[in-house]
Amino acid sequence: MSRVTAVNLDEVDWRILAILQAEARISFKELGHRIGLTGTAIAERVRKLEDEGVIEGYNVNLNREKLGFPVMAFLKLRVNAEHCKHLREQSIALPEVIEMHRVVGSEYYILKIVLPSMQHLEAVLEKFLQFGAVDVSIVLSTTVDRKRLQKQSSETR
Amino acid sequence: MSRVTAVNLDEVDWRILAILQAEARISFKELGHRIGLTGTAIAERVRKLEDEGVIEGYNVNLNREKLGFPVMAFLKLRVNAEHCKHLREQSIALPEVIEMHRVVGSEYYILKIVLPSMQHLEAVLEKFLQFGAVDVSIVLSTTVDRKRLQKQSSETR
DNA sequence: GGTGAAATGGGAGTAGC
DNA sequence: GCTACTCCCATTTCACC
Repeated sequence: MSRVTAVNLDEVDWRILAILQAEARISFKELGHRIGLTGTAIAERVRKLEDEGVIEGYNVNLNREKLGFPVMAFLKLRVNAEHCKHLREQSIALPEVIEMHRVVGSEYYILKIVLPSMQHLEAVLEKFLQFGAVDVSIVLSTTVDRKRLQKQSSETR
Repeated sequence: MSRVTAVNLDEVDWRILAILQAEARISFKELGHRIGLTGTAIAERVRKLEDEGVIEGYNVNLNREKLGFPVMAFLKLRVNAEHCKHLREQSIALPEVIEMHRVVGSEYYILKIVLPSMQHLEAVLEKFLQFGAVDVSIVLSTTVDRKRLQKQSSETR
């Protein structure tokens, strides 16, 4: 198990990340203006964050409904050990599966899937039921999503 | 319940979105170069996608471990109706809760949380146990994350 | 570690087609 | 959708603090 040490960030780095989490296409000049530094200084800090691997990339935030995937669901799968490899391959290959996490309990997986309609759910479920038991939770509404990571106090709260 | 109609996108739009999902800070000129259009044409299409609400924003993709949140978990909560409002407020206020979804089953919620350490889990659980039963799934590893949304065939596969 | 200035190359935005 | 144009931004390099 690889141990990843946290990088030391100062207040300015956290402020940069807070803004980038909401407006990743902002110019360094504007970013510097908001924080009170020059664009040059900001550019250097951002490059450092990229080099250290704190920043892994930049994404666009898309509206699922408008792209034709109004249905979202979580699947919890209990999979026999011999099927794990196939489940991985299936999850990577299926465009419907946007997240897959192995969770505690020897052979449990949680998948997040998106679908054009409820009619598609049955077809996707069929693909996973061959591996083991599936517990389905269909999302009705989302209250919190992509909340920004922020500096937390170091105490155990 | 508001009904959101899917927007009609052509092949070029989907190719733009595919690239932006991976490299959101790319210049319009470079984006146009890869697709075979001019930067001006791309900029116009992107602005249209923003105006239509297909593109909701741009994010930076951060490394949780390096920011000091190596632990991730899913909570499934069964909450009494009178506690729903407090659960919402709690989830919005707590920086540890990065997603909250209401799922089928009259009073079920799924939360995704991130934590600096396992020691923090207990404190967070305490806050939710007052509302009802909590089922915890600690993430061991993530196989698929932020998979790109892509055009799917319209047939029920 | 930051500023400020100058120079370069390239991106963004606009107007006309 | 393209081209041509202008303006602004990013990047590098310098001296400086």
